[in-house]
Amino acid sequence: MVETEHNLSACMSILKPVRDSLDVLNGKWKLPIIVALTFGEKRFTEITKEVHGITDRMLSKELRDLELNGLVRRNIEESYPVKVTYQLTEHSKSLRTVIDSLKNWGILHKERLAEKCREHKKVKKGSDKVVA
Amino acid sequence: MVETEHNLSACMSILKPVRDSLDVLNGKWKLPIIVALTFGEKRFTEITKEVHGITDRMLSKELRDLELNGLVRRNIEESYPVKVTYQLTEHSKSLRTVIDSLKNWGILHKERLAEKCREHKKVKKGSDKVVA
DNA sequence: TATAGGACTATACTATAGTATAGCGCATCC
DNA sequence: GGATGCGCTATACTATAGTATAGTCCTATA
Repeated sequence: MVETEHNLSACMSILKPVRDSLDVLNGKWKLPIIVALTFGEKRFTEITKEVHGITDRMLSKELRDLELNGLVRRNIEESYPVKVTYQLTEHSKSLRTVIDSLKNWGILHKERLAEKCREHKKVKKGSDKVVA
Repeated sequence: MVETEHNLSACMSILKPVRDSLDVLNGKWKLPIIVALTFGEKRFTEITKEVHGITDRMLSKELRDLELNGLVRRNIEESYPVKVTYQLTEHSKSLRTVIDSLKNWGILHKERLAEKCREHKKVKKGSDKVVA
């Protein structure tokens, strides 16, 4: 009982920041946008071209989310017509290790699933619902 | 141009496994369930009690997802009545580093946001939409 | 015999994420 | 002066995630 209580608060102190991180990276578009900006600042339409399939509406929304989270900076050049560019902030660079660990685990996990699949086939060959 | 092409394929090789990882961890309940199981195997109703607010339907679905991904094992004790327990697999332990990096970045990010908030207040004090 | 617990499933709903399509104000280019 | 590009916004829709509530089958216990 005491043990359980202790575990509960310990868990929460892990779960909350993990959720915070996931909220920032989640959804279909945030990471692709971040990646698109890793090689220098880009304009709105340039991003739509690089991030394949995104709609203007989504890009607009996601850029604002990323800006609120301090990962992207929006620069307005007050020329005629105005020129708007987006670039990653210093803070966004701290995501590096997170993205790396997610990437590495993703690769490991795929391997593990493939292994499991092979084992399964050994036992009962044929007719399988394969987890792609 | 050649540069861009090169970048594109390099990006994809990062994005895909990252997405794979996020898909496994995503949603409101998967991590809480994993955490609940980190201190030993548990029965269905025990988990519903520990993971506060989850419905039976969600737990059932999420456990199946986690099982498909090889992170959770379902044990059936063929007694009368049957006793079903769930436990984490060896493979799930490889998530440790991922969760750690997400946790650490989550903490860092919160701090960064708080900082930004303070800076902002210095410039124009009062009346703020605070990013909690 | 009724009640309760364990491990679910079924049905129906809401909320959020994402898509499709169109348009607007401004500026340049032909 | 009509077409085109830029940086968006508006409206309306679909799809997926999550919630609420009830019910089922089995067994144990009062």
